[in-house]
Amino acid sequence: MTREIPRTLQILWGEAPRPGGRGLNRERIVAAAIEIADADGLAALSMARLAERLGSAPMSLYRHVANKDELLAFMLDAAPGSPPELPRGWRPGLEAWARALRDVYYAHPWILQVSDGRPPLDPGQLAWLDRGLAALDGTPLSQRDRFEVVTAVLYFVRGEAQIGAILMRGGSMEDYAGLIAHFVRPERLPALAAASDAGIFRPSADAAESSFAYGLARVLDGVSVLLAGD
Amino acid sequence: MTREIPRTLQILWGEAPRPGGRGLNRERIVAAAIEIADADGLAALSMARLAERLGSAPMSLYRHVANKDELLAFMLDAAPGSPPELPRGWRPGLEAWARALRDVYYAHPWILQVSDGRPPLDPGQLAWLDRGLAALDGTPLSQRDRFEVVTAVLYFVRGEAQIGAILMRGGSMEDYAGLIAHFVRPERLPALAAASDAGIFRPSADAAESSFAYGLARVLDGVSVLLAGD
DNA sequence: CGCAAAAGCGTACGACATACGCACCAGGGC
DNA sequence: GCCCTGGTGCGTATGTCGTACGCTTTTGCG
Repeated sequence: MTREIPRTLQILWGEAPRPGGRGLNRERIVAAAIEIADADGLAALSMARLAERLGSAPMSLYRHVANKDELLAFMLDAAPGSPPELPRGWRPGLEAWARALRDVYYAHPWILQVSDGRPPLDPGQLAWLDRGLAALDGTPLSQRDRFEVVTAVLYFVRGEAQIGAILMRGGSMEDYAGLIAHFVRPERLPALAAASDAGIFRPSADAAESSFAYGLARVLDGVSVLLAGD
Repeated sequence: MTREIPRTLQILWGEAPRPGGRGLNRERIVAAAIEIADADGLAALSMARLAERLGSAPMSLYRHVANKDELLAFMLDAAPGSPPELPRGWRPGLEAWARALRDVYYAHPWILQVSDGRPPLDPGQLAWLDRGLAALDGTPLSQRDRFEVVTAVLYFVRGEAQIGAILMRGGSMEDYAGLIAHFVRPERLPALAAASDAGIFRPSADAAESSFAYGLARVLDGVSVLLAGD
């Protein structure tokens, strides 16, 4: 029934004693790794570069981290920080939660590449999940309903953050609009051509923000239908 | 205004002539690469393994593919195939579209790792986007509304498929329920503890399917609010 | 002060993507 | 029949990566 508890998780939940080393330690390593990934992207994070930044030899890192996958798990736990306090009411609460989460993904775009959506087990990510569920306290929804709702919002935020983050990273939307217009012919892709002609892809200053607000409103509307129907 | 058109896209849209080689050609290479990624995961796809499967030398592949990134772009274009015909009516249409798309992700889970949500420009993915938009033909929604709606559904499908695919790949849900129950204490994560106590994470035969249906209904309810309010 | 355990690290290996340049082959013009 | 040209296949070699292994240095404790 209770099987082997993975070492990585025991460390994260404080069940394994912290190795009390000087100089190098897990926190410093993870913090430096996050800095590299934030600044130059996940691909730029190699054990060699990380060691260089820490002023140590590459192999020294392995005293504190079993392998690179474990390092990534630690980063995933640490990067999001603590979830914010939410305003009262399920809708303002979920909306604030969604926005805060989006900000996390904007600040650390690599999170979306590392966690392939694998259900999280570390305290850092579960704290956010807990906060999302808490936004629905006081509603008549069942536990299962609440979970599905939070999940749906989470997926939306992740999807939106993924393209938002890419657009912010220099991939200009202007190129995109132009390329779509160049390739899409009404006889092959009529609906898309109509969208393109209507200027959907034309860049605008607040495109990311208004898309986010709009889509989130749609999802939350769906939740309100659920609440009204009860 | 119109800047350089990337070589990869020119090939995909048929603007560059197909190199008429014998033996090796792009189609065979891409098909074999997809087979490897489907069977053994993206990590198992190396140029060396791919060449081995094709009975050629690794470097021969580079006559048909500029580099591995371009190979991945080709795979992303080819893997989804043609989108299905959709039933009439925006809601049945979007629902069928969402399910077909989920099936694509289940069949080729690596798609979600390769495309970081970067807006697609290849004909294969744009055909799916077009079909999703077409499901909303005949509704009073503006082009922008339609696009946002399809995007929201797309994000949900991607999120759901991501964890669904992982659960199918042997990561048993039983472990997850047990580990959550082991680590989550009500005083630290009360909402999550309540969810866990209610058995949310207990594995069930149709968990993936019912989550999908439920969440999708929520998102589509949001769309119906939009249509009703007009 | 002595010693065991822990921390740091140098070397080495196997996988990987891919630059470069040579060998082979087909087809077309003479 | 012969050569020449452009494309195709490939062998070699380079640099990067993660990390296994075992040695050396440091540290905390009795």
